[in-house]
Amino acid sequence: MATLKQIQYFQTVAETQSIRRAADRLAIAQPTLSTQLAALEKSLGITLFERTRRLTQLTPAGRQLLPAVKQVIAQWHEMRELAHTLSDTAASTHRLGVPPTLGPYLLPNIVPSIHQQFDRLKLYVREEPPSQLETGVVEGRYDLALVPLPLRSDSLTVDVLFREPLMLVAAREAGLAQNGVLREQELAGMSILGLDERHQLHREVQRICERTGAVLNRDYEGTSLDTLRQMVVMGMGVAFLPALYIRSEIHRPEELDVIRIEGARLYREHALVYRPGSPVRRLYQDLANLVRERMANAFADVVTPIFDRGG
Amino acid sequence: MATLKQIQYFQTVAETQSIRRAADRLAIAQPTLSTQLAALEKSLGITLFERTRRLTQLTPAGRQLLPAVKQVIAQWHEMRELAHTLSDTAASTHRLGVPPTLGPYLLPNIVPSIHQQFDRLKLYVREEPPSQLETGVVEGRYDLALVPLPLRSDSLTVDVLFREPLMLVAAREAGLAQNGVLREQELAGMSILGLDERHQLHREVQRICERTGAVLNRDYEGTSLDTLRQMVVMGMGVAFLPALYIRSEIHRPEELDVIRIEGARLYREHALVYRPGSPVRRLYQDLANLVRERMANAFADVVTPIFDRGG
DNA sequence: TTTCTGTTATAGTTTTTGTCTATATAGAAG
DNA sequence: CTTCTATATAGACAAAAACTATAACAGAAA
Repeated sequence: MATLKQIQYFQTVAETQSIRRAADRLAIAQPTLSTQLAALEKSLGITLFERTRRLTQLTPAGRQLLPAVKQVIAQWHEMRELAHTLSDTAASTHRLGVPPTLGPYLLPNIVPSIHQQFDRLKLYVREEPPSQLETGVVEGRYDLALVPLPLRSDSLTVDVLFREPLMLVAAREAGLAQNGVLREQELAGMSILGLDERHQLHREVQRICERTGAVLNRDYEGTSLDTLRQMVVMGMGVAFLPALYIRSEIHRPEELDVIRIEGARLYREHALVYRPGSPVRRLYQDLANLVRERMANAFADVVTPIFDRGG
Repeated sequence: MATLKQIQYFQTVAETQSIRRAADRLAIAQPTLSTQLAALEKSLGITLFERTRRLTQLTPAGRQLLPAVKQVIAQWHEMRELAHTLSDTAASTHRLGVPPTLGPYLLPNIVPSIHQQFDRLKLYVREEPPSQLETGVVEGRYDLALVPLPLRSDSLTVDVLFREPLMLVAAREAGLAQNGVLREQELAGMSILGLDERHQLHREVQRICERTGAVLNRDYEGTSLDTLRQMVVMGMGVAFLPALYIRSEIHRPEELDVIRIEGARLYREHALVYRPGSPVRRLYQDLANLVRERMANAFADVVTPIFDRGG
């Protein structure tokens, strides 16, 4: 079987037109080169060189094979160069999964920071429901994912990132907003609009309703945060929406009231997860820290970064 | 240094997502594959796989390196295929040199036969003066050449091909042609037009003139057989032209007389030459025979093939 | 001619490395 | 907790790629 070394030898002999000079340039002994050349010729079934005392030159067949040989070597060098580039772990493309209720409202705020700190790192981002993200990471379809806590699987490494409040959103006409705050008890009996049950947010809101006595309206369920907002605007009820969504998408306060619920633990928690065996987990930890810091610096009024737990 | 074997191993593991299965498919032991993979990773400075008990999958860096690796392997296969094709010696392109006073008038008659017998052989043909053809073959710029005898160098193998008469050509008005034949003595004093001295034919005609007492007109020399013919047509004198040229190019007998000289050895001899060390000399001998046979079969009235001498 | 020089080929040896078997180790599943 | 399965490690062995020394040979020089 022809080896890369052998075809490099071939190329050098073709260039120098001499086995002796080629051996010098390759820093090997001349007999070694003669032997390897003979082995290559045998394995290819071709006489590549016409050896005379004066010079060693290509046969017609060898001459025509040379470009193909150069191609192989060129591709090989290209591969090595790429490998060298990739040897910086932060120079690869990593597959990141995000939930649809978080990704579009968080990523625009942190991706620039990521590219600033890891200038050669690339992210391939896909949206999916959190449960599929989890299995996606376990099965290797993703390298890492943003998911809400708690996780189903316990085979993943979890870096908790931050706590994101859920705010009550009501149409302005409803007149619910007394200086933007309601007490928990006032939620009792209220009809709450939620997302359909494939979303993690459905369960989170359900839990809140159970605790506060509010009633989750299951007749009409939104398929996205945007439709949910539209339903609120149209007076179909009130809804709990994540703080990052509100910050990102609700720019017309004249239509909607955003109300904080006093005393209640109304929030969800997001984490970055990845396989414990990932050879680049250090990089992912760095990414997690970067997200926390970015949240602490620019979004302290919206979310609460969590530095202690997780890992 | 990454070897071809190693990158093939890499590809197989990436495909099977398992070192064990890849080892089976490659028909090697699993530890062998583990160590070779580790060696490859070390030499590239990249962790290519994330090894877990369940499955062995690519890291982000490995995933991005894979296409480059496939390229290398693909190019390598292509090279081997080409080598296989070329292993038939008659499947290569051979560089053939021809003199301008022979090539255009001989090759059209033999190239079809060559392609018939050696259907995958290709000829790259260039025209040059015979002396340059000779050194061209010695120095390796040509693989083989058609040259007139005698040769200057004695370091080449010579396969004599055939003898080509030189015929006297005169304008019709000159009225020289008594039934198309002249005796040698009648040449004495005649003014002969020739090619310039860079052509071998110049010397050949010069020799003939010395022997017969004809006078070589050096005031006007042709630069090609065609100009020489035109000079004859225009009544500037008579000229010796090779039989194959006449057969090929002179189609208007009303303008020119073609005259055979009785008793004189007026001919030139052509040979096929190549380096004695050429690994494909057998093929060249076959080609020489093919030319002789073709001449014997279809041009016996024009030239005399020579089977005995040479080699 | 003979000798000298420079080039490639061959022989024999050593070193390297690829491969094997046997076994350790560690998750995942029962 | 044990068993199963996958990969890693250790040590032995074999293949092959390297070296040194030398032969063979052509061309140039004496």
